[in-house]
Amino acid sequence: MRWSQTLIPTLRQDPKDAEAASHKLALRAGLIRQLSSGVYSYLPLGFRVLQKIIGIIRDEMNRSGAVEVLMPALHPAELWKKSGRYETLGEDKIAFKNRAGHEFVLGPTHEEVITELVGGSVKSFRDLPLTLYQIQTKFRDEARPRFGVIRTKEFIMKDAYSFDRDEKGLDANYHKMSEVYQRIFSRCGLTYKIVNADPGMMGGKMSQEFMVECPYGEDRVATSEGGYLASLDIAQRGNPQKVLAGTLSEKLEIFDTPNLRTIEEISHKFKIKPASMAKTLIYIADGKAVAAVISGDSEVNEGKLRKLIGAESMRQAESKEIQEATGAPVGFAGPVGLKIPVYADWDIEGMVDFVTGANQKDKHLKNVNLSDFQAAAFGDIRYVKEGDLAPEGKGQLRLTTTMEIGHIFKLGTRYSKSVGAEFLDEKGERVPAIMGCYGIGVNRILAAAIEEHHDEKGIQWPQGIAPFEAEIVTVNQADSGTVQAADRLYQELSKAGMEVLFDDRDERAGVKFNDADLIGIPVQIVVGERNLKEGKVEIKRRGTGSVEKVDLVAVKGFFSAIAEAPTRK
RNA sequence: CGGGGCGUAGCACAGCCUGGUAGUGCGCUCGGUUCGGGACCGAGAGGUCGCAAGUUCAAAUCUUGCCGCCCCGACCA
Repeated sequence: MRWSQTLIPTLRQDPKDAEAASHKLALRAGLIRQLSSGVYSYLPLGFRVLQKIIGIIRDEMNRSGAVEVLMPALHPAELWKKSGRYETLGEDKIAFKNRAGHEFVLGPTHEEVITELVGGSVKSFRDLPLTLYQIQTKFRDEARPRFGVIRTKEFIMKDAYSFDRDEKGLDANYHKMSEVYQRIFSRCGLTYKIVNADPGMMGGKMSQEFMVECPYGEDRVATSEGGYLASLDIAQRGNPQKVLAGTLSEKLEIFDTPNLRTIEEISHKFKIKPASMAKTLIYIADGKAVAAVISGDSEVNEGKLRKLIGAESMRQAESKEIQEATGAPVGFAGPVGLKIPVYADWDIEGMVDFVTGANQKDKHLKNVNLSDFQAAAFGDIRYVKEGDLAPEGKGQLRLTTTMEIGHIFKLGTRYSKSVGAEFLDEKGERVPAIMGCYGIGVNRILAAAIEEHHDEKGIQWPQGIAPFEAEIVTVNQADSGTVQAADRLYQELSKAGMEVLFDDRDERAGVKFNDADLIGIPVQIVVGERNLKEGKVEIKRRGTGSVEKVDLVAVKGFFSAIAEAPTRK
C-alpha cells in the first residue's frame, strides 16, 4: 500500500486527552480516532492490526475444532429476562424499545443467545461436544471508559461457548481452550499470566484470566515468590498468627466523636492511625445480620467473608438494618456488646488497645482489646495487601496492576437450565448441556501490544500483528533513480505476497524516518541515492534499531529468511 | 453516580484575573530555495471562542444553567 493513497494521519504532539502509552501512540500513529467517550473508529493502520489479531484467533480456534458463527448484536430483552440477567445487567446494558414497543438489548455478551440457539438445534448426545465461537462487537454502557481502547463502550470480542455431555467433557474443553489461548497470545507477541479468578456475574464454578502487566490496566493480581498467582478478588493470604505483645496497658474508655463516622474523619481529628482502629461493617447473610471486623486500613472482601460465615447469599446491610443490629446510626458500629455474630479478620487478633465504634450515636471506644468481645470466628476476610504473608506461609505477597485480555469460565448448567439447552443422553434422559465460555478482548490485544512494545519514538509492533511486514522509505522522493528503485522493489515484494507499506510521500527524510519509527512496522527499508550507487538499500529493524546494508537484488531473499525465523510461527 | 480538571483553527496552547478589532507554534494551500533524522523564505486559507440565557453601549473574558471530554473513586460479564 502506498502511503500517498491511504489515510495515516500521524500526529507530532501528544493529544492532551491521552495518558496511557497505548492511547497516545495509537492516536499519534493514526491507528484510531475517538468519536465520543469510549467509542472509536479504526483507521486503515489500526484496522489492519485488528484484522491480524482476528486472523490469529480464527486460525487457532479453527485448528482446535471450534466452529465460527455470527450471532446478532440485537437481542430481545425477553431472552435476558429468561436467564435472569436482565436485572443483574443493570445500568451497563444499552436497551431501547422499537416502534412496536418491544424492548431490545444491544448484546453485551452472548451466553443467552448461544444457549437459545444450541438448545433449539442440538437434541442428542451424539451432537456433542460442540464448540462455537464468533468475533463480534459487544456493547456495554461503561460508567467510565478509559485509557483509549483499553475500556470502551463498544468493543470487539471473540467469544466461544462449549457444550458437553458431562463435566469430564467440559474439563477437556476448558483445558484445550486454555492452550489455544496461550498460543494466540504468544503469537500476538504478548507476555501474559494465567490467573485464577472470580467468575463474578457470569456464574459458574471456575475461571481463569489471561493478564498482561500494564500500568494502565484496571485489574490487580497478587503474586508471591513461591509462585502464588491470583486475581485480587480471590487472593488469599497466610495467617500471620500474631502474638499479642506484653500486657494490655489501658482500660476500656468511651469518648465523644460528634458526627465523625468514618475511619478517615476520626483518624484525622484524633491523630490515630487507621491501622490502630477496627472497622465494623454489618452484612445480611442468609437473611441474618452479622458483623465483620477488620483493621481500619483494610477493605472487606465479601466473597471471603461469605465463605467464612458459610452463607449462601450475602449483602451489605441498609442503614435501617444497621440501626437495628447495633442500636446506633451508621458510622458508630463496634464489636463490643454486639448481639449479632462477630466475624473478625486475623489482623484483629494481633491488635492491642484499638479504637472502634461504641454502638452509640456520636461515641467511639478506645483501648479495646480482644477480651472485650466475643468473636464467632477469626479468618481471612479482607482484600490482600502488598506485603501480606503469602498463603503458602512463606514470603510476601506483591500486587501488580494488570489488564485482562482473555477470560475462560466453566459455566456448568447455569444457562442451559435457565435458557434451555437440553439433550437426550444414552439412556434417553433429558439433561442440560454442560457449558464453558471463553472470551478474548480483541481491541485490548492491540492496546496491550503497544503497552508492551514501544519506546520514546513510537510503537514496535510484534511481527505477528504488525499492520505491514515492511515499510519502504524513499529518502528523496524528488530523485527519479530513488523512486524508480523503490517502486520496483515495492512491486516485487508485493507480488511475492509480502505486505509492504511504501512511504512515497514527498516529505523530508527526517519526517519520514520519524513517522516510520512512530507507526512501528518491524522492518524499514530505506532507499536512497547514496546506497543505491553501490546497488544497496538499508534495512533497519524497528525492534532493535540495528541497521544493515543489503544488495537491492537480495532484499527478497532477506525476507524469506525472516519469514522462517521462529518468532513468526 | 461522587470528587477534581479542562473546553479558543486539524493538533498543542496563550488571551479571561482588570470586558473594547481573536492570537502563537506546528500542520494545511500556493510560489521559490533545499533534500539521509521533524528545513528555510514569501504569500495565503482556516475560528458560531462547547451551547443557551443573563448583565452591559459592548462578552472568549463577568453571572447562571446545560452539554462534552479527561483524571481519581464507586461499578465492571
